[in-house]
Amino acid sequence: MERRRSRPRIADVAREAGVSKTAVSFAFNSPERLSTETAIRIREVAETLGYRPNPVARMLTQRQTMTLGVLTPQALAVIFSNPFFALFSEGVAHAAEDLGYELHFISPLHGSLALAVGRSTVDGVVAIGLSADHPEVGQIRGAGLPMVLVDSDDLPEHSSVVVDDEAGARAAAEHILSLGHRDLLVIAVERPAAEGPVAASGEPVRHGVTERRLRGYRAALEAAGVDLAEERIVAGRSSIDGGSSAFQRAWALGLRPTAVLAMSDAIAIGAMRAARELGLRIPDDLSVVGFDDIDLAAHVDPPLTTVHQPIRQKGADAVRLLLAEVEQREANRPEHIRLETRLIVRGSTGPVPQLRQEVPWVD
Amino acid sequence: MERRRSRPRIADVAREAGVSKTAVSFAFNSPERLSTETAIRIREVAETLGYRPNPVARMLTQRQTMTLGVLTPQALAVIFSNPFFALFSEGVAHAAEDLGYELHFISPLHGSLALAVGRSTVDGVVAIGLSADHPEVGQIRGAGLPMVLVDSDDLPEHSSVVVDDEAGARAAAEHILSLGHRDLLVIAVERPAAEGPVAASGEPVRHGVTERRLRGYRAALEAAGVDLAEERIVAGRSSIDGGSSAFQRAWALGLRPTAVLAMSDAIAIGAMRAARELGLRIPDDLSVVGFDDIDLAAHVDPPLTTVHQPIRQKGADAVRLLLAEVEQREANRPEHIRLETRLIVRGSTGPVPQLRQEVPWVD
DNA sequence: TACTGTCACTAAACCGGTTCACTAAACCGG
DNA sequence: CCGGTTTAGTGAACCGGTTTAGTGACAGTA
Repeated sequence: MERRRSRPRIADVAREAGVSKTAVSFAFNSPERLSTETAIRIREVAETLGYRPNPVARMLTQRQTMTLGVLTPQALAVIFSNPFFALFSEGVAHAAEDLGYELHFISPLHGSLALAVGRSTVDGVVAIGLSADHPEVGQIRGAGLPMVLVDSDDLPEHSSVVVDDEAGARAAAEHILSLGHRDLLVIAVERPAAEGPVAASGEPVRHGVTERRLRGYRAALEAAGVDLAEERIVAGRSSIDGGSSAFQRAWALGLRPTAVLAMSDAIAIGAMRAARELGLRIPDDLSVVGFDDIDLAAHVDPPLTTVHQPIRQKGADAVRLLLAEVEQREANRPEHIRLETRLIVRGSTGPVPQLRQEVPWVD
Repeated sequence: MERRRSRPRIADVAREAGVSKTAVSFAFNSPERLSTETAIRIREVAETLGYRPNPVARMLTQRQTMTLGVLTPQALAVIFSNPFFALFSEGVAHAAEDLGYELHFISPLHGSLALAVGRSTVDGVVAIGLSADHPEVGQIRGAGLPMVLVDSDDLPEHSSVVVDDEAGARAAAEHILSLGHRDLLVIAVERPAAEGPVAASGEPVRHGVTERRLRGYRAALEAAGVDLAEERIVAGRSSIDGGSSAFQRAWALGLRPTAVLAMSDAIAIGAMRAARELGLRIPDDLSVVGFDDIDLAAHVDPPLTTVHQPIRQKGADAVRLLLAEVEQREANRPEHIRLETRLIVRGSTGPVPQLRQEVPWVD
């Protein structure tokens, strides 16, 4: 029943060593201000007492936490099952570790992202996948916290990192068109209903990334004179299951595309699975193009044709920009980075089946 | 060049509203101690000033951070690329979120886990994959921080969660034996050289999980009278590439097993890939059994036969035990949970090729 | 009228460190 | 031996909140 022995404080060490609190603080943070013997003696006393400076108290006085926040609109549990996010985190983690910063994942607490933001103790925030009009973006800006936006729309006050989604999507669509496909199905990434603005129609408003990729698909299709009917665009959660059920839904609606443009690799892989279960061979009966180029993409059967984007680098660049802002007092001009994408052709795409239309090849 | 407007403090709100700091504090934390009008007025003033209570200061006075630490001996970047860890984190995150706790991943800072632990501000720690003799375990215990060990050896003072690795491994080996295989290759999970004790031989000492699974394999083999030579045990990093190169190495050494017992699914999938590149068909020429049953296991071709362990639940249970300790003052007895495993037979295992030996089937 | 109790609110101490302003002693050149 | 500089260290203020222990005003009772 003994009370948990509270850990020793700086005052305990000072008393035991017969010096002032200041001296103890010096012994740890600027030993050159003390004689060598005193510094060593204090350290020894601290050691035997098992003293560790309380990091919270230190944060308070220094007014910095040496911690960076990663802000995501989805629950952590969702996040970790998303390979795209894992790669992004890898990039963020690598850069943060190099620079001596800890990482804190901020995700909705009791369903409220605002609550989590208010409670978090970070020097700056990398926000991924939040649209610029997200209310928390305003909250953070109001708190005066440095922030870098990733995969969002550019906001003049904040640094940002994006990839050229539109060009990547265009390349994917052009590839498919060059193989003769005209009957297409687009599977978009759906934003969970819980977050973000909802249009008057009740449909969730498509967010930046989805919108940009769709523009890219459309640009290529229009240039080729191919029409993309709105009912040929379906949406699903960005997971294997999400892609699988989206394809099944489209099939049930009577759609019989010869090619699928998926907005993420997870969706593409799910679509391939569903297609196979429906008896389709890939790429003989159906071509599938993904987006992201996660590690898994090269390892599925057949290997997935997809649009590569430098996900790790996106994370690393975001941290770099964030720290530029965090570490200097002067207001420095926000920087906007746009990274390139490129199409990787693997085995999941092939010529349109049966009646090979003689069209001029674009690629 | 204007200095960043420092965010308002509680004193600013108090002055503006013409009340004491205490009243402002009450308005946020125990409004029932104030008259309704005063509380509302203070909140309004706070709102217009954009005041948010500083969470660091609050942590200091309350002496709790509402944050749980996840301690891993590997760099964050490594962690996030490991599907096993992703699942575990999912379980941890889910439970932590439910209970209103934030999550903080503690991994080596500048190569030092001790430094990271000293700097981290958490109410308790879930340590995964640390052997009980790891020096940081002692450090944390010394700091009086509640801790739960996962996949470690049981320590009487701390709660712990493990799975029955030995029984799972035994089931895997028995399955392989029942198919007639006698020429086996075991691919173990290697612990990075940087961490943990190293035996006098220079070989890293195998840690708990590896050791337990090996015992399970051996138990089954011995019961069947099959000898497992030491050179038929190789090790690799727990990743697809690690498994792939481990199998290639074994092959280069002249080993021609008919079955592989892999200690993780990632390794198993890598081994399958390497085997296929060497011209082997699975399961016709080579049977492969994994361990863990990550989501991917069911989706590779052929689907992987593996030992299922409840990874998410392991994370959730660890958090539950940790919070029992964190939230009550009384010293409560540490609890030790052992979760069950079970063999999932899919398509990556089949009868031994060519000369089907007539052996009594165990399964 | 005096006593008691409740209500609404406050001053000061405290959490555990860092840092600013200052001092006593030692050192140093002339 | 004197004035000035260094060295080694100290006390108090401070970071931004929470909490303890009261205080004054007012209402209700005897």
